[in-house]
Amino acid sequence: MKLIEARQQFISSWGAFGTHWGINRTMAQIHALLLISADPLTQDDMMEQLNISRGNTNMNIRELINWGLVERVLLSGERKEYFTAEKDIWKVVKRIVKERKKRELEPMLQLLDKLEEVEGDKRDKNVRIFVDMVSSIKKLGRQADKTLDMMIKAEESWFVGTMMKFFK
Amino acid sequence: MKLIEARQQFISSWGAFGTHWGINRTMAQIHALLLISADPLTQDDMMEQLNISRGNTNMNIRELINWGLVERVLLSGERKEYFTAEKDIWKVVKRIVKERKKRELEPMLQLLDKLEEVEGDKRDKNVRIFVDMVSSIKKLGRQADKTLDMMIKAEESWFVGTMMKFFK
DNA sequence: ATATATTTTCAATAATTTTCGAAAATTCGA
DNA sequence: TCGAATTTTCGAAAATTATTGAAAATATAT
Repeated sequence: MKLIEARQQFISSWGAFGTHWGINRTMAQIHALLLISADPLTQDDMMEQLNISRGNTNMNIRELINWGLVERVLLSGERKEYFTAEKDIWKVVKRIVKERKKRELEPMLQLLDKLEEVEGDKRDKNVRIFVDMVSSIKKLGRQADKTLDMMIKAEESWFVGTMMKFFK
Repeated sequence: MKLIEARQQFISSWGAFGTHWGINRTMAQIHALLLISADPLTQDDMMEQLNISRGNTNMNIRELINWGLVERVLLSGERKEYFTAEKDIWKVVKRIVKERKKRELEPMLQLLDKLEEVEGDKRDKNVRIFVDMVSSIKKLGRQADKTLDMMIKAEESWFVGTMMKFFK
């Protein structure tokens, strides 16, 4: 397979992959393109290589910056803005985990705290099953929260090395 | 907070939560409803409680069955079909992880295997960065795959207990 | 076998999300 | 300060995804 073709495939599957994870296709594709570009790119580079409009490009670059996955680069003597992606994939994963934890897991845990305090007679089967379900989800959620915190702090070598030994 | 209201909130946030994870709202809501229902429900029960159409209900129940999260229950003397959800939340998580691993992670790893074999001169910066990126994603992906396999096999007590000690 | 209850399908419609592209705003050099 | 280059915004259009509801299929009782 030629490089050109391989790059295309990488970009398009990264895009498809993203859509399974609540990330829109363009955002994932821009990210993919930057991941495999040796040098920083401009908006126009991306528009051209991905065949997308200026507005779309701009919006999704900014979103990637919000996620901490892409950053602006100033090239001396250039007027245009350049962008580059974090290439260390372990750092990328940690950033994504951190953001999603903050955006999704933490609010969910807060809600569960509230819901656990539902008023009602514990002899009512419906009350009991509700409280049990809420508290067991909460318990697992808190566990996941802690585990992810550790992962975020860990080094890749630690994860790959120690974790592997640990898991037989 | 009253039970009625708490249940409503649980269902609606579970639905919203699902949409961040590539699961459609109705499917997540049906699942939520079944999780907090003491007894099995019929399609009509769900239609009524969630205000959704028959077709939509039917379709999403079947999808939940495909995922292994819901099953049909035969109640003797009843003509209608009843449905119930797995209530052990650890089992639920494991099922979801297993399915998503199969549907998403494994195909991605297969693709990366192919892309790694791209032809081209290693002295070309673009070839080098592409191959490096693909192989480092692959490495991490394989690690995740193994880690998730272990998790799928593990007991909850093991996860919560040992894992916690391990993570300091 | 027929009537009735129940489930499933699927084409049409609705809702939502994504994308475009032109206009407005901003930046920067001269 | 002016004007060209560049970035950002945002309403409209397109694409995608979810939902409905009625008809068809299936199952069950009599």
